[in-house]
Amino acid sequence: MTRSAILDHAVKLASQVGLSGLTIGHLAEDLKLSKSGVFAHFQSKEALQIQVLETAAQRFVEEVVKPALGEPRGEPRLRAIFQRWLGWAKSQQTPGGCLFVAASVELDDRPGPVRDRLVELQSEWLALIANVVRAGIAEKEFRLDADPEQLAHDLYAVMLGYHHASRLLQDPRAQARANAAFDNLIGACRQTRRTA
Amino acid sequence: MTRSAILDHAVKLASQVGLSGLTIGHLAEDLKLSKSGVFAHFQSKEALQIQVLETAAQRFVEEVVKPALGEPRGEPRLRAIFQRWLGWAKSQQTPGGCLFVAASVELDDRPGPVRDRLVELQSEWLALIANVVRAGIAEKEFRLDADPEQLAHDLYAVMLGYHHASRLLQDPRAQARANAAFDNLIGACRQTRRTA
DNA sequence: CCTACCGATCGGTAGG
DNA sequence: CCTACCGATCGGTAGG
Repeated sequence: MTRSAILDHAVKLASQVGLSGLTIGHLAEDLKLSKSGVFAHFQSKEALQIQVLETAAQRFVEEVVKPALGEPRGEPRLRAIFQRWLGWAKSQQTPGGCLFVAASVELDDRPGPVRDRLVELQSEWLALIANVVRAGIAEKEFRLDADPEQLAHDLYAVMLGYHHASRLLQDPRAQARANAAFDNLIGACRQTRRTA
Repeated sequence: MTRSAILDHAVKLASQVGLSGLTIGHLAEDLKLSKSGVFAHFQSKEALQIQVLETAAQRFVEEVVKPALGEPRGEPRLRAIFQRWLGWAKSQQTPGGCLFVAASVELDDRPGPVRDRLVELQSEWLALIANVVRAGIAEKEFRLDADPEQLAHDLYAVMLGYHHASRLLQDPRAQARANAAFDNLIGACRQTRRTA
């Protein structure tokens, strides 16, 4: 049993039960290994939790970031980011929803290296979105006075709202609501081509 | 030791460690009771979890809903709801942030009576916000074509974004960002008084 | 409200 | 990778 196969399953499990609900015993049983066999791959539960975050982050880059960055700068690229982000949140790879959403709420008041790494990853992601917005401003697709950090923050909020509506409330209109919120935000900072 | 004193502390504890992280033993130690002394007040951990939700919901009504409903219909009332909601999320009464946010992520894939009750409470809250929007439309403060459910959903998303920015990222601009997002949403559905 | 206890499970270790 | 084990803690029960 390879370490990466263990981490693969651990990411799935953690999306359902959280990073602290994730136990070495449960992992071992699912993979038909002994507890100590699983434990030997990591030196502590904390190290396992961090490796789970790293594994999910790598997968997020492959499934969301890289393909979206292949789209043309400006609105198409921002739209691709958003759509793939929603897709990630309902991916069968993380059956419990977005692992980062679960971990954010779980760790927001638990200081330590796991939380620190999560904050780094989330900050990098927000900065990347802001850069995509900045590129759109430079391309004159977005207004010069658009606020890239505010828009990145707002898009994060829309994604959290989608997560709440689709997963907890099981609202069939969740995706339509998220799309409407996205269009509203984009519309407000789209460059209006003046006819004068 | 009264049952309500136990629940009072349980709400605080649950906001920090979640409804499943909440343990009878931890509760007993903090309150200097025996485990079975605490347990005797409830018949199961599940019943305790539901009572924690009920206690928090009652407090939410007292601190957020009732005062806001004292404001004039339309924008002032919606603004009061939003401001008090943010205040609730950083209240010292729930040191781990909004209990409902924590419970939503924790329970979104754990079927059962606790989750069912949470969904009811959250749905009622969204419906109440939508009704406040509807009253604002009737007062002609908001546009006739404003969508009350969409706006309620969007305000929920802004609150989740605030929670994430302030608690996980510890962004000092979190409140300013939430206010900007609120103003943006309200501005889009404010009745434009035509001069014609 | 208490003491005393149950079987299960936790993270982790010893030794191989 | 394994068996066998550690002390701690879990939800819950018996009996008072």
